[in-house]
Amino acid sequence: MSKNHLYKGALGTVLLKLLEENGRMYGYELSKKALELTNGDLDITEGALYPALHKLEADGLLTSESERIGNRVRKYYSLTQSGSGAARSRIAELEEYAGNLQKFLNLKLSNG
Amino acid sequence: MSKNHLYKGALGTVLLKLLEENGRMYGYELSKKALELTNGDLDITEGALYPALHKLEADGLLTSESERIGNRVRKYYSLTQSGSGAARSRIAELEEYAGNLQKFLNLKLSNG
DNA sequence: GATAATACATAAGAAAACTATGTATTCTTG
DNA sequence: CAAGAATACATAGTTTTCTTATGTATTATC
Repeated sequence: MSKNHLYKGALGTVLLKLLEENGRMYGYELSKKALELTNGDLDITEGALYPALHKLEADGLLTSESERIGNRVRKYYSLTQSGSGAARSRIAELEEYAGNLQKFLNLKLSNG
Repeated sequence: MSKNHLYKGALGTVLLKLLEENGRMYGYELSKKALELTNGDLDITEGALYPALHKLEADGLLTSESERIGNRVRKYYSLTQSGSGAARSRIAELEEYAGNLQKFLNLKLSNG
């Protein structure tokens, strides 16, 4: 069972991170990679994946190229220059958030 | 400027954590404490706070008592027994998520 | 006396997810 | 070889969860 609910709001940043690391990926590949790297916690549904990719592209952070593999079409995405910058800042922000959240959740009354 | 967007989906768990640590708090107090403990990152708006508290109460995780302080009414919330259990499991789940997220965001191609 | 802070609440709207559905190709397995 | 699973895209309708805006009222500050 997925823990998608925890990743609420982080999906765009997760996609940017994957593209930053892997350079060029298509939607289905991104969803499988996310599943693998989160040990099955993040099972991105198609209804979340494709609109999210379209939004990142509309925002100028991604470009896409459709490629014909046999009779099947794949749409490869990669970061634009602006997307690389956004990736760095969004990843850093989310990392900081994760650290702050851990500290907060570990607080004991004695500390505070 | 707040970083509320990062806390998307985590608000209920944050409130449970605060009540677990402090025992008995009212809405306004919860929002100020969250602001303080997150160094200003989490500025819970009233439109998020009160519906969230009402939902936790409706779900049986909180009970409330209205108390008259001078001429002003405060609504104090505390965890029910079921709420204590939910707090523990939700906090643990979110902690684990934060750790996994950090690992994921720190991945380098060489690792994966 | 005006403004900010305290204290609750709800309504309308937006964002981001989910479920469901649609189309089509390719692989696997009985 | 037929059926089902996996691959690969996409969108529509719905739900959740937040924001912004509004409302009421008391108390503190300047």
